[in-house]
Amino acid sequence: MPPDSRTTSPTRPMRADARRNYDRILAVAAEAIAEHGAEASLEEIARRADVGSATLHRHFPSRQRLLEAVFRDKVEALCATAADLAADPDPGQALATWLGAVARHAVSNRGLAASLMRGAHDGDPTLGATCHTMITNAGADLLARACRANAARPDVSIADLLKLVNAICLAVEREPDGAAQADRLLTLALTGVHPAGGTAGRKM
Amino acid sequence: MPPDSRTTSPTRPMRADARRNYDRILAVAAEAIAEHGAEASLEEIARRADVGSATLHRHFPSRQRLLEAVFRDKVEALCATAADLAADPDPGQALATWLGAVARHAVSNRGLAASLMRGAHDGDPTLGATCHTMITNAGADLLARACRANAARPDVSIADLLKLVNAICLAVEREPDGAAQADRLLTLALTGVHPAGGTAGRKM
DNA sequence: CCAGAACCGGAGTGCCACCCCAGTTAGGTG
DNA sequence: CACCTAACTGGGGTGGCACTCCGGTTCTGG
Repeated sequence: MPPDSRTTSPTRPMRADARRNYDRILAVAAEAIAEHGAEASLEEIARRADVGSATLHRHFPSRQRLLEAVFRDKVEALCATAADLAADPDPGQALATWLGAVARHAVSNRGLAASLMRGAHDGDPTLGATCHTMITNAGADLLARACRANAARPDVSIADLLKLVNAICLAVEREPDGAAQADRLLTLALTGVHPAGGTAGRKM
Repeated sequence: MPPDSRTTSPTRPMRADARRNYDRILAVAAEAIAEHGAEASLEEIARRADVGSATLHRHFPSRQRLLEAVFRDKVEALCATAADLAADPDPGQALATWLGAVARHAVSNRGLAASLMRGAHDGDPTLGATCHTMITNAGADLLARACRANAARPDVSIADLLKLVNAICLAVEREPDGAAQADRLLTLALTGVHPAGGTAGRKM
């Protein structure tokens, strides 16, 4: 979605210079976030993009907006992956594979997990389709299929599953071997701690 | 452990006024952290404790030190719980129960999860027994027992397990129904997504 | 009671997010 | 082409933060 359209469409296209600045900020922001994570300094992004800080704040009124813009294409890629996997003959593995892909994206793109997490319910109704809802919708389908194939418990929600994945990624994001750890923890979470499919409950 | 002793003990006890300030800062910090989480403003804590910011920084050279001091007794309680549970006839459930207790503490004491997480490897060798290592040691025993009883996979480490719990708590900490969510996610992670203990692997 | 060590806190530094407003520029119109 | 206006810009201001320096104050042992 180009940045010049609002949810109510009849808006004039951006002026050429404005769009130039917008694009430059976005490119620089991607670098900075990859380097310093979701808490990268906005001031420095503006500086590196040769732009006043006011300009950055005008184009992206909140940090969350900037993150969403930076990660939009990654999120779209994940949604596309989900669509592909919807045709997989093994719905259970398709779901697991997709969650693994989400995790891999999240650890290799610092800040993505934080962005998806924060976007959950930050109450910005002006933003129609946030990355968070896009991902949720994409995953809901895979989970439903896995459920029907009896490969997932019916009482688990896609929101919970994604929260789990994002939590893991957020936690290991700053560690050197983050990818390996994320993979290990995700596998653990999906298969449980019991050795060979025991079904012991938990008492509190 | 009283704050006037270092790992090498021959240190004079704190002066009375210094200890007074130390205690007041700690009390105020506990409130502030409960209210605003681990990122509470140190400046405001100093202000509320009627103390110059320099005094706060002298007593607690880093945010992590302050967090550790605030949560020390909670962590000791968890370690005691672990010791009790070591006698439980069902090692698998004992482990699960303890992890649940850790989670409950972490969601009801904002900042605890962050503190335990950050303490993992922040390279502060001057601090002998951090909360992180205390918890890890306490849990290692429970996990070893569960392992011996074939109630936990042998390839799972206590570090991973705690990382998982803390990640979950960190993620749901700011949500209104955090406790319920944490419990649900923890159960999910411990038992896996498969309906009745299936053992399907994951392909990436 | 008094010397000196321990301790205190205000003022200073440098970073940050975010806002205001006077000046500049793009781009449609005559 | 020149011009006019709305859109856009960015320097500088505000307020908050973590953290440090240093002259002054307060404990405490002898």
